[in-house]
Amino acid sequence: MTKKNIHEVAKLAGVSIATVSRAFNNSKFIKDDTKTRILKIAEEIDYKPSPLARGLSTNMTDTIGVIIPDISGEFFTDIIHGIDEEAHRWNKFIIVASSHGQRNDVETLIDFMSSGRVDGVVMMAPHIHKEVPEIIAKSKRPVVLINSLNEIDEAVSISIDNFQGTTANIEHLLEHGYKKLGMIKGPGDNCDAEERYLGFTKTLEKHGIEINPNWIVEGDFSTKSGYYGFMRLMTLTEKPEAIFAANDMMALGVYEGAKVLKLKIPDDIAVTGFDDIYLSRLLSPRLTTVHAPIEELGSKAVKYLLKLIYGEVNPYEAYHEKLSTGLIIGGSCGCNVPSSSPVF
Amino acid sequence: MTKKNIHEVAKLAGVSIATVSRAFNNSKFIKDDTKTRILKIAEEIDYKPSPLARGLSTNMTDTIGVIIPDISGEFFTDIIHGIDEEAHRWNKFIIVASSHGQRNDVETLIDFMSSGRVDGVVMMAPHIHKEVPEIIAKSKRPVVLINSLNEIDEAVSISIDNFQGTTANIEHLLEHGYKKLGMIKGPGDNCDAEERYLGFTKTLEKHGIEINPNWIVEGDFSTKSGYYGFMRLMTLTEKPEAIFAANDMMALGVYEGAKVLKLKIPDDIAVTGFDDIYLSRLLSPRLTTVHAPIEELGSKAVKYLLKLIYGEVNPYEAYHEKLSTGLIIGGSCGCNVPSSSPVF
DNA sequence: TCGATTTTGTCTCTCATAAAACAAAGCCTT
DNA sequence: AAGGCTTTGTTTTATGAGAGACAAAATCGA
Repeated sequence: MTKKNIHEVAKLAGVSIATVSRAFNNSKFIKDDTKTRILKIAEEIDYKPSPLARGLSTNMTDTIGVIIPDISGEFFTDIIHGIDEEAHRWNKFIIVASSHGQRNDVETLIDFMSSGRVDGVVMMAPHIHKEVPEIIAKSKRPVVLINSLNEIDEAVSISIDNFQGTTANIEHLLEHGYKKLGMIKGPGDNCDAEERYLGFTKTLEKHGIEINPNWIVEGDFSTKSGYYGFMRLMTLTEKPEAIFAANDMMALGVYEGAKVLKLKIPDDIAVTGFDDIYLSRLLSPRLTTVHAPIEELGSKAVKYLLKLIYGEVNPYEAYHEKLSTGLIIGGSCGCNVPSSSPVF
Repeated sequence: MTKKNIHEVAKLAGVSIATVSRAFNNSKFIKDDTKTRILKIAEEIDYKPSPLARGLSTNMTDTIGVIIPDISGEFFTDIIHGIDEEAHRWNKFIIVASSHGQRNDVETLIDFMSSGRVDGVVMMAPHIHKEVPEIIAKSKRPVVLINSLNEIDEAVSISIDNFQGTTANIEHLLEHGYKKLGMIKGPGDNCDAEERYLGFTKTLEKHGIEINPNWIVEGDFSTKSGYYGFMRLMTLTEKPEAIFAANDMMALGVYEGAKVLKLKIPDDIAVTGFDDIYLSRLLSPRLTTVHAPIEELGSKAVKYLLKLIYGEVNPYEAYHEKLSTGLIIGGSCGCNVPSSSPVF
């Protein structure tokens, strides 16, 4: 079989390679007839322009880079899912790089940028790097950040409205009449963790509730750290009545801890979380948490990235979008909700 | 800033582009001195050979394609995770395409194959397609299948040993003395489902236990279908004593159903699953299930794919590997296991 | 049928690199 | 200093396509 390149198609169609190229590139200088004829012949011999060659020539690859701290866990999975769906809608491929601990997000970003492998990057770098804005500024490719950095920057970012979600969460606890609120924070260098913590303190301040520093412990968003954080809180002589875990995984750790200590949720201790992962629905009582539109986060990021790529928006203009959240009422806060309906 | 290409480096190093190329391509015809000098200069101006151009020239892209039916759900996530880890170990990128229902796996495969975007493909296509072997045979790129097809084929595949796992699972139920076993199958056109069903029937036959067709219902691996499958079984006048759900998600559906019907697991009805997803650990009692080494599946697939890519193994030789599984004993089968230890 | 307008072909350049053939140094050994 | 080996340069070809300039047809309207 002869190799399938543009010349082959040209020969078969009895036209020049220029015409074939025109057929494949939405040129106005070609008759509809010939265009469809050429495309049909290309289809027959199963010819498609080589993405590599095309990329070299046009500087476009139809590929979006995705940089994410980890690839496992429901949160990250959902993001990738959202990105993938949206990318597919626009016939883009996605190339995924998880930094996974050892690797450095920033390095991966630079790699992607300089490689010419991608037209743009969606990056989730919740760790606070100061180098990121520089790299983005220097790069010729657009970058959309997800749940990263705080407002003060020149980049493009789309995030969950952590502050609003936390406020709703805490105010709900206050409505229950709890006055002694504890929190299991996320890791200190994490943006989401930071904002959720801020939401917690500001809301309490707003309602004139005193914040007891002993009731605030730091976890790392893992179930394990939630468990140990809870255990630490429970050794205090004066214990909080309700605990806000900065994410659902840590709230799960609280459940595990309560099971071990034979404490009943919410009677002995109330708990709320953040994220609304699938798991939270299975806990008994169902976890009261904040629904974060995670897939939407991914899809919005891709949408805006494509606008940047196609020059529909000014790349030098900062853009920030915060996706609003909603409170999901379970039984863990003290509300009385029927728990026997099946979960799908 | 001048553009960073091979010429630029050559000029700065005072050598020809041929020498620069030699420096970057492990040529023997270059002095170590000059090589390191060139690489250092390249590093300084932050030059890296363009993957696109290199790909055009060498027909290698350092990228592995991953085709997977869906990108969400713990099972798929773990596979991607395993693939990603291994790929990163070898400095390969991965480009992910989920067929996600609408899309046709096979089409995506063809696309990848002909695009020159990838050096090879890891594909999970649990739906039984007869076209797949043809496409693989025609293609110039190697393909490793994951959990796909049955043994009778010429492809390369790596799979979970569904049969062995199921056998262990069912025999454990038999040891408990259950004689009336029911099963919630997976979808009919799915390889894993098929093999697990076969494991169920063969094991019962081997032990001379009669199979009651009424106790076998079909689900689609979703929690919901497990729920409804369970409900159907529970409407029978003669009910099974134990139910083997073909995956953990459907077993979860059984738990939900039992909750609604106020049946106690395992006293009123025993349940086992397959996969050992994280969730199964949180159920109470913990689900008895079969641990499938899912991440290993991904990493083994990549390892073998790389061997194929680098010609270390004969691409025309069929290769099949089955990864063995292990039974995880929870309380759902009737075993008495302490449940109060926390889960991480 | 003329002129205008489409539509196509030709040709060259460009993208960034690899690889091979061959020539020309440079260096070492004897 | 000659022969041989190592290293480097030069040049060409190839990869597969896009894009622009320009010329040559083909088609259309009047």
